Amino acid sequence: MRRPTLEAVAARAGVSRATASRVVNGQTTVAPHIRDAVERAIDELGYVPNSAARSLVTQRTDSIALVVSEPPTRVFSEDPLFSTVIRSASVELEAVNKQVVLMLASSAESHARVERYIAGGHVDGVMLISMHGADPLPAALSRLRVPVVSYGRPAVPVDIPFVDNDNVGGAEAAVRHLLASGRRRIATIAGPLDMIAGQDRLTGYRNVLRDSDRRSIVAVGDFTRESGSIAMRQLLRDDPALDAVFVANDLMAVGALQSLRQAGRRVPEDVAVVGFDDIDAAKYTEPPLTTMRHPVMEQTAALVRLLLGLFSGGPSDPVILPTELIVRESA
Amino acid sequence: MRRPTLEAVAARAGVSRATASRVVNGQTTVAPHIRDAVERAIDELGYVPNSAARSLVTQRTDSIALVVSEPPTRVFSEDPLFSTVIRSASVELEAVNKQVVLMLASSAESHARVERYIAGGHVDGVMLISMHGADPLPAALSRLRVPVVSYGRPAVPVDIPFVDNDNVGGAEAAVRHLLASGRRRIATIAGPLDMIAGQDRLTGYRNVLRDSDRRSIVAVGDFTRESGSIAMRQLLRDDPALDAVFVANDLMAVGALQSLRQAGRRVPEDVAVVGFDDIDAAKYTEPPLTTMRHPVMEQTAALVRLLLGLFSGGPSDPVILPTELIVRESA
DNA sequence: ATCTCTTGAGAGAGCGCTCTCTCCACATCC
DNA sequence: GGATGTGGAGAGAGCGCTCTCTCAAGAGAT
Repeated sequence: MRRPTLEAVAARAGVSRATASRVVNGQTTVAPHIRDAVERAIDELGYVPNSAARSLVTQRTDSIALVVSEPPTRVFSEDPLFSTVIRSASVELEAVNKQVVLMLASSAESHARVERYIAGGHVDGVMLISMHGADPLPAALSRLRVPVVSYGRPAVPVDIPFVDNDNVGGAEAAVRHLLASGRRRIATIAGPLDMIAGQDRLTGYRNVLRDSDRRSIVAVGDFTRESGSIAMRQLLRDDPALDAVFVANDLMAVGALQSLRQAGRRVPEDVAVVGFDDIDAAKYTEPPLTTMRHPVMEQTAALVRLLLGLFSGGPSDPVILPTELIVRESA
Repeated sequence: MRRPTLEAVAARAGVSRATASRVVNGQTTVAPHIRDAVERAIDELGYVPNSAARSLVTQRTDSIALVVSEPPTRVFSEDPLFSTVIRSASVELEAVNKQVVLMLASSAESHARVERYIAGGHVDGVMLISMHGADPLPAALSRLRVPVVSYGRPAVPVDIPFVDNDNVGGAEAAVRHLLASGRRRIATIAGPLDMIAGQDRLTGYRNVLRDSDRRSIVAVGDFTRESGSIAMRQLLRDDPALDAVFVANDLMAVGALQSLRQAGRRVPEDVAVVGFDDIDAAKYTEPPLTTMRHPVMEQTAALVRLLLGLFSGGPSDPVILPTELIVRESA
């Protein structure tokens, strides 16, 4: 009652195993009538190649590890970024017949597990989502002889091709938008500074304020809604006269809006708010959130292309995608 | 420069391949000093077992398919349910050393792909997330000789063990809460009726209204924010005097709140709103959303246990988990 | 001192597939 | 007609591992 093997198919079709294999793998050097016979046998027996046997000899697995290296606090906060990346990566990879092996590497022990797994040659390549500077995984994986690409520029300088959006430029555009609409005291809620996106978006904010001779007013959050809420309260204490705030991601912006509301500030009349990411929820805040959109799905698609390219000796240059200001009501 | 094999380990440790295998697999019938020698060789060579070779002979793969069978519209809407399930399933499965192979089965062709893959014996078991009645996948997978469990009761009657929450009871509790707070005209925004959760939550709503001799006022959404917004507008047209609404999930409730705001209704003074799911965003709506919580992570953990149990001939009885009313400000 | 029993280790047969090598048959050319 | 070339099919050697079977050696029983 076990699954039919290639041997069985060959026997039924009256050919050798090698010929059956040729048909299965679409080689052209098989006479049409023999091909038909084999295909009929395959259908009748419901034959499906055994991938273990196949990859044992080919040394390929046709699967890609999607490694999400983030502490649980962040992964389980409902940041839609992760799910969007995971889903679009899945779609893209399935389109080219690669399996997606999802690995969460949140703790030190799971790091070891991931490393062992990747080193074990279970996958042909790795897509890494790791955003914390302290993360040893990018460096560790780059040492293995498996192609690795990263979603977002790795926080430590390491030789891994990546796809990222223009965080600095996006933040600059956001702050310039606030300036252009006449805001004078522009604060920011920065993301965690051990993350590239946190750093770069703060840099962009500072660049513009410096160029226009304004003082920067900074509070630091950790990209969660809750931290945005807390940071906003702190900013209001630090500078009650602020009239605008650039929040380094939308999730924190949602929290910030809540704190502003609780403090009795009207948005955008008293305080203008610009977020970053353009998550779905940004359309549903009160008021709807002005934000910087970056194309997560295109970014993921580019990442997949980058990885597949590496398999065939393609280029390993980083890809930087532009961001776009989406003006809604909050600024 | 290729990866070391068990043969190499054995040679280095001066033992046979069989003995090295015993050590790798933790068998106890190996003398301590020999075990040490083998382990040293493993360390020195950086040996990692080749899983393809292993599963070729053991007929196990130690990986589990997580099949998400939903149309892209829903999967890519930012419903946090999916990501929470995916993530907690990952965590649970990794804890028992199973790999997670993520498969999105949104189109007919990807259905075929998934079926072929599962039939191909690439995985030891399947966790299925499929909620649409028209979905042929549950039935198809249940016919294969691979253990399958389902997150949520399958919409078509099919012999697959599942874990679900008490949708009917939860909806009843929500509506009873509205009644108890003195609301008279209680409407509902139902989920799609081809989904069990949509059906059951509507049933719960109707049960309570029937028992208290009230008229039901129903609009149907599709569990997205947008549809909640539209459905709410329609309800207000149908019955401008309604004073409460039970929304079948939080995402739609967020949309409904927006429509209520735009229509100038105060929540909860004019209209009370109760949602379902207790997603993270429910805490951040204006006002914060009263909702039915169901423990997604526990549910997922139970699902993993159910599947692992099947491997060892455990019970295949459905597991139904209770829901809990979380009272915030919207009702 | 001989026999049985247990423990520990090795030999070797596969698991199901791919792929090189070999060979055969037939067409083509001088 | 014989030498050469070419397309199509088979034989068979592994890929790296597990696991049964076998056997050696020492412990214990008679």
